[in-house]
Amino acid sequence: MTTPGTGPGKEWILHVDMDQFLASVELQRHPELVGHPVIVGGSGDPTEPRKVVTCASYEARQFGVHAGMPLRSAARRCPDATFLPSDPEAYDAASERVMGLLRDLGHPIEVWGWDEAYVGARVADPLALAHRIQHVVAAETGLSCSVGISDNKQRAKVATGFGKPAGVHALTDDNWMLTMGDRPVDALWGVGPKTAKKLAAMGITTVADLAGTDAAVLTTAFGPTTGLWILLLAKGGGDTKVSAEPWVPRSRSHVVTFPQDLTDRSEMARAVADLAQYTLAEVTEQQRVVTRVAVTVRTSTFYTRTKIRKLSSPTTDSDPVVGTALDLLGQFDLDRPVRLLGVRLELVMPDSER
DNA sequence: TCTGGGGTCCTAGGACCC
DNA sequence: TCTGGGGTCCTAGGACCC
Repeated sequence: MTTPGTGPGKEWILHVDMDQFLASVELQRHPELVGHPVIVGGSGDPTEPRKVVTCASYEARQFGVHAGMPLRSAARRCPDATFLPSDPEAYDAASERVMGLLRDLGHPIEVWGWDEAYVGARVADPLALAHRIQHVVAAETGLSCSVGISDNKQRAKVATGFGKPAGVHALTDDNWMLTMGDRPVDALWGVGPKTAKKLAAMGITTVADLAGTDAAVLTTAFGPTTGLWILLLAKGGGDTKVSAEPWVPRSRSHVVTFPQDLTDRSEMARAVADLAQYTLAEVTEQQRVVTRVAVTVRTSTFYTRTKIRKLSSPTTDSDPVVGTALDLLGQFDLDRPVRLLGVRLELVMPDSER
């Protein structure tokens, strides 16, 4: 990647991840709760059904509470926790501040959601940069973050996990296999439970197993792209580019889980039309154009299906968008109570992004 | 413990054309 | 009449992530 002695250092990738981000933002507004379990999610009512934890503070995690857990389960596990409603605007604002500070460091940064970013930096001492990042973020916002150091995104992201909370950790070729070799394959970022299970059936359970597997075996089982990709991940490889270009979204979507299942078709139609209308308004506000419309239905049995259709021509008009959404809804059987409905609008990509 | 919401990317298979 | 292979477009579905 670099030739020793030709520059001030090699090209490093730092992964910055805010610690218990939403909970930390809330703790700033509620300093009296510092040190106590805090759970953010829904409207802040722990008895509310069909709502889940968005973020649990470290104290709450001690009780086994984690993101994605139903609020009622969280309340059972941790009855003394303080439940707070989710406040996206506050988190947006905090995120903007943090990302702004990272940008001011003078290195390209790639924002990865609310609470994460990659920093690409050609420096001699990445550890010093990591500490500077933590210091600046803490001094200016009062929020703490962890930093992973490596030379690609996936490995930097895994490194961050070893740094949490509020620490710094580096993973390089020197310590990758030593650290990761004996760990299960799903410790890799991008290998989930399904792939882990499929690999286990092939006798591959650890990162070292996977790294030592013949490429042909993996491409046969997972396809040419995915097969080679997970092999690369196991060997400690990954994306090496940090792009500071603003992200251009591919799609925009909304789903609603109803407090009570819908059985009335006209209510379903109204919900889909509203979702389509609302999503389209967001899209057109961003001067984007719709090319495909998708509708998702989840029944009371949690059976979930999506139907998608390309529009006869790209548009910003609500008639074809809403009409197509309703048409797609009509293609479902809808003979069971409906728990969730969703609309996704896929967008025309600018030439420069294709 | 009945299981949120917002995204991206990859693969498979059918239709259609040459 | 049947057979073949390649390429492209489209939808369905799976998998993963925060």
